[in-house]
Amino acid sequence: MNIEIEKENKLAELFGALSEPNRIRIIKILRDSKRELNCSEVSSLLKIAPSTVSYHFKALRQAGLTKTRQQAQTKYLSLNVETFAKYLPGFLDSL
Amino acid sequence: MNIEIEKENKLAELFGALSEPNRIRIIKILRDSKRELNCSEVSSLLKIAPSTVSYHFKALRQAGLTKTRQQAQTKYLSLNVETFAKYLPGFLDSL
DNA sequence: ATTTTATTTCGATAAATATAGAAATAGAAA
DNA sequence: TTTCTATTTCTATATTTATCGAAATAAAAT
Repeated sequence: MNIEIEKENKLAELFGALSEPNRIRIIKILRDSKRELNCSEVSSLLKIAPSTVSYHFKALRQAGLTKTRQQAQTKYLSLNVETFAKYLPGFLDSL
Repeated sequence: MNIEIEKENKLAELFGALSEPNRIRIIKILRDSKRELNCSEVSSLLKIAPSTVSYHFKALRQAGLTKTRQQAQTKYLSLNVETFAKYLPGFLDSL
């Protein structure tokens, strides 16, 4: 299929994943803290239900904006910097 | 109110406006063509109804991503480069 | 003055989204 | 092995979104 259309669709998908303030905040905290975050920690920080955080985590992960490392029951989220570099170069610095 | 939160909300709003492939295409065409576009032209190019294009135009304009110049019945759309520069520096070049 | 052209608004609808609580899953700790 | 902790999935719901066609608006051209 057309590579242009692919990219437009991918960008729209990425922007969709970033079109919610709490998700912007998650990205920002990850960028600033230089460490991983887990679901319950974000739930406390942003004061939203764990199931909602899980939903946001999934959206970010499916878009390819984050990666997950599992340790026991806990899943640690970190930025997928490759995706930002490829599709949104400079964005993390401007955030 | 908190200036951080303001910016996060604004970014989420911008991303919301960009979270649809046809709107990405409109931005891209504007960037590439270096000229203004009107509703019926985009309707032909993207093969979507004029009323739908009008809806997209409104969304982009309300987010501050585009500007409109009216000449007679026709409204010409152009990029609001200030908004891109302020919130998404470098994005237009990477598009 | 009537018709054509460009856009917007309205009404309707189908799909997607954000949210929470409850239930399910899975591992850790006691 | 029972309990505690972390996350996900499910169910439900309210809101938003993208879309179209029809109607309304407004200016241009005839």
